[in-house]
Amino acid sequence: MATAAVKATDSRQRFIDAAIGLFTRHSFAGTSLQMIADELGVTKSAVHHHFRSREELLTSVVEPMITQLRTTIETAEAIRGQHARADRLLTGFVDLVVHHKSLMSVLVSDPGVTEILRTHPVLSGLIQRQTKILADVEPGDGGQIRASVALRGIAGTARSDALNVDDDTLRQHLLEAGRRTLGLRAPRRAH
Amino acid sequence: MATAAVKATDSRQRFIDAAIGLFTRHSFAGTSLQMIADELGVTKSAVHHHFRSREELLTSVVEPMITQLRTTIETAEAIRGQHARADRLLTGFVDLVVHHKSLMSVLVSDPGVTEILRTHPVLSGLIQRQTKILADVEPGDGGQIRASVALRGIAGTARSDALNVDDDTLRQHLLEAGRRTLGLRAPRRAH
Amino acid sequence: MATAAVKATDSRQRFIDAAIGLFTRHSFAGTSLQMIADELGVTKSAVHHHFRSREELLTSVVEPMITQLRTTIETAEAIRGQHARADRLLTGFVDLVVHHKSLMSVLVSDPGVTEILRTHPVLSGLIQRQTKILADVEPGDGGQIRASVALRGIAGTARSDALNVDDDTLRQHLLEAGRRTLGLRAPRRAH
Amino acid sequence: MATAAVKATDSRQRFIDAAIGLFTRHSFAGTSLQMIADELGVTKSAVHHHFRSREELLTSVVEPMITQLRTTIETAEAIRGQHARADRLLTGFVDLVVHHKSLMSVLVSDPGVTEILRTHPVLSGLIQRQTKILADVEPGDGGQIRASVALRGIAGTARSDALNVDDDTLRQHLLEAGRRTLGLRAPRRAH
DNA sequence: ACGTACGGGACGGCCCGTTTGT
DNA sequence: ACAAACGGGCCGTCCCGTACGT
Repeated sequence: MATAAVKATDSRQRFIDAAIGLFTRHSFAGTSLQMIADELGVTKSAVHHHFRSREELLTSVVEPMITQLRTTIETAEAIRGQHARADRLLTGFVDLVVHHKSLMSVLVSDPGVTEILRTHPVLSGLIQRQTKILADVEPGDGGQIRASVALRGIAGTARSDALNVDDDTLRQHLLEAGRRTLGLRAPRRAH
Repeated sequence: MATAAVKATDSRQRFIDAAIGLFTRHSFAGTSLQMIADELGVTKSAVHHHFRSREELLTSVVEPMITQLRTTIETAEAIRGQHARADRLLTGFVDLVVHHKSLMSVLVSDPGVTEILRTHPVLSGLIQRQTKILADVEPGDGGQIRASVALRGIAGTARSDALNVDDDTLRQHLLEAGRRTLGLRAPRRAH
Repeated sequence: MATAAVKATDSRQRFIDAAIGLFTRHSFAGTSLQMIADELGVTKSAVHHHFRSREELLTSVVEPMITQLRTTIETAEAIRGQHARADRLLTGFVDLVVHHKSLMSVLVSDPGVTEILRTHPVLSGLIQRQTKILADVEPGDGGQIRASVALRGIAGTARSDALNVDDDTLRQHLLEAGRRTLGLRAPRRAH
Repeated sequence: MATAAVKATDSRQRFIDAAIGLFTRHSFAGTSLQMIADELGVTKSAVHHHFRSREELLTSVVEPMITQLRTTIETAEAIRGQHARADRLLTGFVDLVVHHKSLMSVLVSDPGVTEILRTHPVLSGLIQRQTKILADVEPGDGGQIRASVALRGIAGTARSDALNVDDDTLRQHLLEAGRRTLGLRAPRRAH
């Protein structure tokens, strides 16, 4: 029972993991179902068995990231102060980006992905709420633009090809960069 | 005379312009040679006559941007003070990005493009020099990461799809965002 | 069971057979994948499903010939006397050529084919060993050249377009021609 | 006057020479008009100016070889003795082959070439006469087949890629191989 | 939970040849 | 004696999806 159920999702996860690996190396557009099948030593049919279409595969890959993003947003939105709220979001976003390091940068930068995800019923709303939280720090176009620069800059830098830093260092520096861009002061942490 | 010389390159330029328009609307990967041909009412052969490969078309499109980038870098490198130098580069980069607004954002975000351009003999060197100028403002990984966040954030934000601001406003805000990210103070201009 | 196993390779074999027929009529270079598809009433995609590239199709076609050639060479190499060894190889080669009559001549004569097969890891070695056996009959360049003349002459003549002789007659005459070229006397067969 | 005429053919000859060079390296089928134009630093139009079609270019290339072959055949046909006649032809053919070494082997082996040349009004007749002279040495199919083996073997071996022998040595060995194949004894030369 | 076989279609590349200039 | 510009067509490759088996 449980074993069977676990096995079923296990098998599905193998495809997702392989897809992630290939996405980071060849981008989404440059990864065919055939490549994923080859990576696992199976045929394309096996892929189609788990994901009805290429699009469904993509959404399955980003699902956990979306979940994490929603949690971050909801947590932030519960905070009253604008600065504290923005800082909380920024921290969560940096965590998210660093956690899914290589994958994130390749997804945000792929027009084919954004095209598909733009129509994603949940994600598009999340991104709006996310941007709003950061943009609210400053009024007008300036706030909007700086929010965009911060988010895109952080996400794009994640793939630290050239850089040789551990995740914690990367996280700290990205957070600092984002705070500066948005004009946030580091909050005094618990006492 | 002059007419003949202009005419010679004129035809080629028509293809480049059409390509730019399509790239901004459908990204590089999403633009086929057939689409370019259709746009101009000719066949693929005509495209192939001017650009022997898809790659050559791309490099022809980015050529003017590279030239402008080089000028900016060289101008900046001639300045002694680190901050003034970085600020000069940042200003030039923002100008470049805003000038080629829609095209720029679509290029930096396309993995297929970066793949091709990474091997570009000139561009790769320029990017290194550019990053170095910004990274020198602060030592260590922090400088490196903030330089990356600033450059990627600015380039990625250029396509102000959602935003409704004129170029000058956009330029000012992007510059301000970059300066903050890098910790630069606006230089007191000549007065 | 057996039916299933046979069926599996059966479909693939249909393409190979069709390819052989077309190769002999239009040469390898003159045979497009579309022609093969048309011959079987399917699309190019079906061809691509069985052979991922044109090159793989070619190697699949020549595979059985390579196997036969290897057997011949190994059989010959087991013989001690130089003349007997060369004669054994020659006999086997003539058998091979006559057996795959029309195909053989069209393959050895196609520069595109030789280009591909020259890099074939197995075949290139076999050809060396084969030539060596014949060249050893006489020392120096003379042996080398006569070995080449014999092999190329026999292979090239196989396609007896103009000639109207049965296979046995052809075999005998080719063997005799080869023996003369190499200076071999017909061995006294088991009385 | 004369200068102009010479210049005109000179220019034409440049294209032929370039074509020969490329044919030997990439075969006839693998050589496009574009490649020839590139080799000379001109455009395809220049090629078309001298040769109305690809076919005319090919015939222009082989013209001198045909002339030489005709001379050889006519010289041989004037001799009475069958053996002496065949030997004279063989000698002339070997000379021809060695002289146009690399080109010859690539032409006889290219199906696209033979397809075009088979319809050549002069050449097809020459080849028939040539084969007949050699085949007459022995009656029946045997003579026919041995003639073919000799001619094809010699032509195919010409491109002595692997071999490192000077032209004279190659000529001698090819002649010896041909004589053996046909069962000819070296004629006593002018005592 | 897969494999086999295939369709329909697009893509980039390259071909040869022609028209129209200079 | 060339160059510019282009048409029409084919090629090999690859794509995603599906129908059908087992």
